[in-house]
Amino acid sequence: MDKDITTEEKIKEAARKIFLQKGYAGTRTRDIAEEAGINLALLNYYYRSKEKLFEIVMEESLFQMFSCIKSIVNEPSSNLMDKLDSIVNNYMDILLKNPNLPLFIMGEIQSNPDKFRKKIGLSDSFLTHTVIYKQLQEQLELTNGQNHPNPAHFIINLLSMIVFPFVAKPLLKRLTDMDEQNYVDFIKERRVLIPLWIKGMINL
Amino acid sequence: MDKDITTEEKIKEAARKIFLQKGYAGTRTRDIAEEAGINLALLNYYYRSKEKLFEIVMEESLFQMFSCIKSIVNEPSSNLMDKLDSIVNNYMDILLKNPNLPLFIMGEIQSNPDKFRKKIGLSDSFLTHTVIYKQLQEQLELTNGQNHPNPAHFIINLLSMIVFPFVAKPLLKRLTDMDEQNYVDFIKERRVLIPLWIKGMINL
DNA sequence: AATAATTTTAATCATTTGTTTAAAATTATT
DNA sequence: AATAATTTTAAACAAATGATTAAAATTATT
Repeated sequence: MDKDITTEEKIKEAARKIFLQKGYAGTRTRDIAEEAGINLALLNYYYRSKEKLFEIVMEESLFQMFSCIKSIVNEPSSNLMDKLDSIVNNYMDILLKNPNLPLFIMGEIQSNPDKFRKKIGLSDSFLTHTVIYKQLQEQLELTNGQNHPNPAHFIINLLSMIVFPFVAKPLLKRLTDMDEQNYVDFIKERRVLIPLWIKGMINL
Repeated sequence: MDKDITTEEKIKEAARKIFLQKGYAGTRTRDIAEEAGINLALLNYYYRSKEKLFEIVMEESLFQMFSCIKSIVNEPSSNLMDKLDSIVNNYMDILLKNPNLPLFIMGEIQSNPDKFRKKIGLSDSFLTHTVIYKQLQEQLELTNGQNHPNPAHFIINLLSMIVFPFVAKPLLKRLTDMDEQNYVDFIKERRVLIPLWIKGMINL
């Protein structure tokens, strides 16, 4: 089963699982060791400390969360509508596989804001300098004239509608009495719906 | 200044502040004591234990988060559009005063799912039995015919667009290079915009 | 004013938790 | 096969942390 996976990898996988669910402060090294099925001392043997291990998990999580959107958003050869589709599809894939990625990242940022100032691989005012931002602005001027809302609203709306159902998953399942299968199906419906809604908003 | 506030209240206020920022696991009773400017032992004197104090803060937080929507959503005398406006206005007021309320609640649920099964004061399939859900369904049938999306999508979209900018606040500020004032203004613009966007979606 | 009740404090305790150590077991090298 | 290097283990350590205690300080009651 996990015969071809090294101890080092087993530890990181276990750490990822527990860190993403419980956060840094809520995770005990003993829980990671147990989840990985290894002796507690091996965690420090391979990764020096809980914090070092956490930093690796966090770095990979930030990459999972932001690497794809960074390239899509600045692609000059695709138009606005294709970008919207791409973002939705890419995030849906990522988040269906890692449902608690967003809550993990944002929770850690909220508990330790200063620590993440540098770590997030997105420069100040990243968004306003992207291709998609400019394409959005042109489109808004075209249909709404000069007096249109800040284009950032529409990017936020896009991300909101994609990410929030994952952040609020337990609540959402409860509220609508869905089991896991219903929930996944519900999310998957949004893959086609969200781009339509956003396109509708832009041309409002 | 806080001469008319009791020690007991000072402790709870300090606890609320730190619990909401750091979560249960990330909060040390010593931090609460320091924030409240009291001796550590007084925390246990007034509240027995960290967990008891946390439960009080969490209960009040859940109430802040869900009490208003529970009444709005089942009001028979208002129509759909008025309900949408009310929800947006109410949440904007609550969240501008308590920006990290949503991340706190959802983070704690994610780290400890079973503990919250009962605590959330919303029964199974609460949403589908509300007045707003039925009003939404009627409206969707009116404009889209029988083959319309699940009405839950629109409630989720509404909540997404309201709540997500608070959950992702540090990221959003960073991405768009906004200071606190710009951020608040940006959020306030959404008070009028979100209802328009949702109404647009329904009539798509 | 004297006494009792309540509140606050400093010190300490007991447990949890991240980490280390030294020896044992295993694997690789000569 | 003998030796060296690496990996794993059990045990223990040290610091952090939630909680308690007993005395001191303050406030309320008689």
